[in-house]
Amino acid sequence: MSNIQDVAALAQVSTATASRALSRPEMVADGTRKRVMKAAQQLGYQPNVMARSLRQRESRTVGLIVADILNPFHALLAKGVQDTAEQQGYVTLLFNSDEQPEKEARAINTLRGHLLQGLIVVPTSGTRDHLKALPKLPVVELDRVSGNPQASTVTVDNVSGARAATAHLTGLGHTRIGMIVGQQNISTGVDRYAGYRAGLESAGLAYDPALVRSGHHREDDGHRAALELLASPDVQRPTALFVGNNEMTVGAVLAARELGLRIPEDLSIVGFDDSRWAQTMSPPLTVVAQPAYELGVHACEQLFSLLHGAGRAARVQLPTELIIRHSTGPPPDF
Amino acid sequence: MSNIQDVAALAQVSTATASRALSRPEMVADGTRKRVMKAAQQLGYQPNVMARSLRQRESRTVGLIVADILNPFHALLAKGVQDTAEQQGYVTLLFNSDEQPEKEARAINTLRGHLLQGLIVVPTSGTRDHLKALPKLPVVELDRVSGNPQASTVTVDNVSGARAATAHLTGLGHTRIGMIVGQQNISTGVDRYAGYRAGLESAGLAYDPALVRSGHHREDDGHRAALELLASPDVQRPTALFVGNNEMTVGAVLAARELGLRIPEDLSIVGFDDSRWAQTMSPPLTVVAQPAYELGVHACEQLFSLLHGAGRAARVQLPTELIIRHSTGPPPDF
DNA sequence: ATGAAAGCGCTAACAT
DNA sequence: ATGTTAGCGCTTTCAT
Repeated sequence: MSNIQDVAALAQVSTATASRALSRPEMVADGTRKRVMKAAQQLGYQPNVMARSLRQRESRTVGLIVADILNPFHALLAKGVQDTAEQQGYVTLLFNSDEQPEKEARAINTLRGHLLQGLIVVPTSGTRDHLKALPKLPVVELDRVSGNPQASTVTVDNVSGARAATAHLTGLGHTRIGMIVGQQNISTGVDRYAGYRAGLESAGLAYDPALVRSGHHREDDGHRAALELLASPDVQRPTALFVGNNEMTVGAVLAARELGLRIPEDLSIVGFDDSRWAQTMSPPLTVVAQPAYELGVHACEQLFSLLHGAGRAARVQLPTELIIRHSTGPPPDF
Repeated sequence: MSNIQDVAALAQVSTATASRALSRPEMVADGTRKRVMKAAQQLGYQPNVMARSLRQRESRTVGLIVADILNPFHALLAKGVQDTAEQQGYVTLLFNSDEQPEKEARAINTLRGHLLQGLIVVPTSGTRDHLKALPKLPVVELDRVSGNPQASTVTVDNVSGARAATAHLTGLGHTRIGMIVGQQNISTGVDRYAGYRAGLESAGLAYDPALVRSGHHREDDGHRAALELLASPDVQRPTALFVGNNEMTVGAVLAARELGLRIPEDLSIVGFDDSRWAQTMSPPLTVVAQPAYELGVHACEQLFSLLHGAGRAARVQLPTELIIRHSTGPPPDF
């Protein structure tokens, strides 16, 4: 590939002038600028970002670590981030933590070597520690918070979302409402659980720990948890289930089907996070929808404002929206 | 961040020795190696990849351009590629073309600046042209082929897959089988269409252009196309539909539902590409499944063998698998 | 407005 | 086995 020296030679100027013509056009005479441009054009010149980064000591690179790009929610986050970064001329280095702190640590190290200028991360339980190693780096935590007090965060109002879901269910007359909660060392897990309990309380319903099962975030966990919850005899079985994330909801729905439970006649289900799957399953699923793409966009914007020195750490919180479809209805009467 | 000079100083050696101790341990005395290691450890030293790439003139970076990370098939491709690249110590720069040749061209240019060592691309209609600008670059085309004769390709046997789908339908007794085909300037679109026609022919069925609609790849297109195809009066309406990709299949199923057609009693549907959605919709969808993750892995392996000079351009083709679920059955009798 | 020259951090000759 | 030095491609003083 041709370099700026080739361009300079072809345009009959020094490399300094060529460089200026390309990146600070106003500092160069009209005629020379045109010559340089033309030469660059002819040679198909593309600046070497390695060299530029090395010299300028900034890489125009942001790091992004999501849990798993195969999860549509995370894919949406990633696209929101990446589209926004691209508009600003930044490149995004994407990694999956697969919810494993060690993978996250490796990703962070790789990113360090690339002199990332900022990091957007969907934290795992290890994030807070890992970030201590890079105290000067602008960081935005996305979707979840690690507990690091000085990090910027962009999340959804999980407590309200979960409360709305629960209130919807109590409003329909349910009194035995189960929940499948996510990991309690992840903020969304605890917040949604808190919202559920708050919703119960608002409705004057007693909290019954027997109605709650926890899982990691995977479909399997949701399946197993639902099976346990729904295996009880009819009189004790919950008449409604609130599931803490999208993957586990799939498992729960499948479990209900296996048990021959009709939705919503025998069992109402509300999931957290919308998806195509939720929209097209039958019956269409009532969900707490999250503005996933916007979450990514906001995180990236927040990061850039940190990068440009404008504004300090902030905590952005976006609203959720309860979308009532057909997986919820009044409880069966005994 | 500390650099190799800091490490060298702390370990009381020259930078050359420090560098060797870190990347060619065998060239250095045991004692010094340990001192350097320890110093690096203490300082949390992470080599600056910009500087290293600049010097070595290789970036350990591969480019990956998929159509859209939001499409689960493409997310799976991406993860296969990225996991494999990571194992080899390469970083993946991921871009979405969103099926737009111009976006692809931009991505390629950005990648050029990053001195990518190889490119894996799910081609758009413009790829062949765009690649002419970088004749020396190892390229693997993934999922689709651009027509560039010297590119390596990793694809699925689309013709056989489509033929199997069609044969399944004819085997059930269908004689009026419609198809919603993808863009005919994309290889998967033409191959699946060819497979459909071959399947018809094997069964001794006449090809009827009135039973075919084309669309881009989007859900909307599938929806519109299915509406057109299914709006015909009962006697003419196809009794089965083969849809050329996952997104359009969603649209087609939704259209069938809107028209009150029962699946599979009134209409059988086969989709191309499996997905969670296909598995959990009701009835579960019969599909031509593709080994998406493996496709990504193979593409990356292929690229590395190109990179290491081993082997020339190759054309890897993986098999598809027809998964018969419950969206297909015998045609209704009139 | 332009050019000469230094230097970002690293590694690979080339000494010793 | 270790050190000295040059140079990857670029931008940015500092001169002119």
